[in-house]
Amino acid sequence: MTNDAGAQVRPRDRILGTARALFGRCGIRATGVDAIAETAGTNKMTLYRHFQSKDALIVACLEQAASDADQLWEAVEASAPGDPRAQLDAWVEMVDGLLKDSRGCEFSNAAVELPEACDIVRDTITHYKKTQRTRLAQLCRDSGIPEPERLADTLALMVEGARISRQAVGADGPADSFTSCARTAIGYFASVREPA
Amino acid sequence: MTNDAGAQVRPRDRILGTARALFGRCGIRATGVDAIAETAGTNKMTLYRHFQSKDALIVACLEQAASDADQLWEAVEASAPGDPRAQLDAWVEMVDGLLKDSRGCEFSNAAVELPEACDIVRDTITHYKKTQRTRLAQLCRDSGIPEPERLADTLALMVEGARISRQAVGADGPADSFTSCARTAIGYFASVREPA
DNA sequence: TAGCAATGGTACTGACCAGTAACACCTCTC
DNA sequence: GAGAGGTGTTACTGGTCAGTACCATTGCTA
Repeated sequence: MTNDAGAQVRPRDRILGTARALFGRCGIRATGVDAIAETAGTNKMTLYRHFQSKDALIVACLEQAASDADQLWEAVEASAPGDPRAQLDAWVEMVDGLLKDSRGCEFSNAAVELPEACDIVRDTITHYKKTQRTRLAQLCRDSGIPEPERLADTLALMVEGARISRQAVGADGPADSFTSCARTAIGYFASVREPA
Repeated sequence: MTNDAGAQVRPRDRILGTARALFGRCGIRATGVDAIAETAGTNKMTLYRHFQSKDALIVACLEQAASDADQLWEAVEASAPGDPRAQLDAWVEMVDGLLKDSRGCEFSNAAVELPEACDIVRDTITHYKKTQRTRLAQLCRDSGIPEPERLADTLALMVEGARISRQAVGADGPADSFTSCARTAIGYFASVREPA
């Protein structure tokens, strides 16, 4: 299998895309740099000309994944400008979409696969996760939820759980109920005490 | 570091305990059989006399982890015999305890680390996860929850999420809120419609 | 005490992997 | 057309890993 080999895509981008695909499908540790280079239609030397090391490649993959997540957030906000409560619903839909085609969160997977990774990798993971949590809490707050942090944490736990569960037992497991459970949680937190 | 080396513990049990500890701390793929044998105070040959392969060792670790989980469930039931609702609260406490000292669920970690593992490993993981889900749903049902499966899925997602989140961002992340969020969910599902 | 089963120790094989060196090629620009 | 930067190719190093062969040792039992 090749990834855009021969197309007008720069080797660096092919390598990055291929690495993310293989890291996701086979796991980070199980994927060798040779396999990445070959699948990307290039060779190991070119890979090392663009990325100082495999760790650097991993960080670059995570940074691109973070950028993708930013775009998803922008799409959520654009779906209902000025209506944070509708954006919260759109966020649930967005996450539900993530559950369908992905093997799981690239950051969580990296955290599990590389418990003793270098500082740069760990920092990239924690920074991303904290950003997501903050952003979700802000959306809950803007939606007028009385306890925005608690709803945000509830939803964050459910997303993480759904993405992991899907890897462990597939789509038939609890991940299947994510949308329903998340909507219930939002409805409850929104109704328990209306804001003053 | 050695694991009960020299004590009156059979090599097989030392190997198993050490393997679980190292798999948890360093990751499965990052842990070599040499390291396991040495840390267990024995050698690789003895390891291979007890376990046909590293995969077989992994399966044995997961089976022991499943056995540990059974004991935790028995403790939950014994904490409030005949009072399933109190058992549900005890279950939350039990999970909260799990969050404190573990690196995460050994089954979920294995699923993430070994996406292309052999059938035996995959089957062990899915069987365990389905058993846990069924058992939790039964406890919710016995507690008189009107929608036991949905509460069970909500709680299952939150447990999975909390254990993963703890690995990714530590105890300061959403995992910190698990107990509070889980109790809220239980309270809501129990109150929304009392059973007939 | 003889024997047997379990264990310890050493050394090895074959495979894989991250990373590097040296050189050839191609394409674009000046 | 000449140089330069990016790319392709091959071959290599040093290290790690799973798994095995072979033999020595211990400890229990008959």
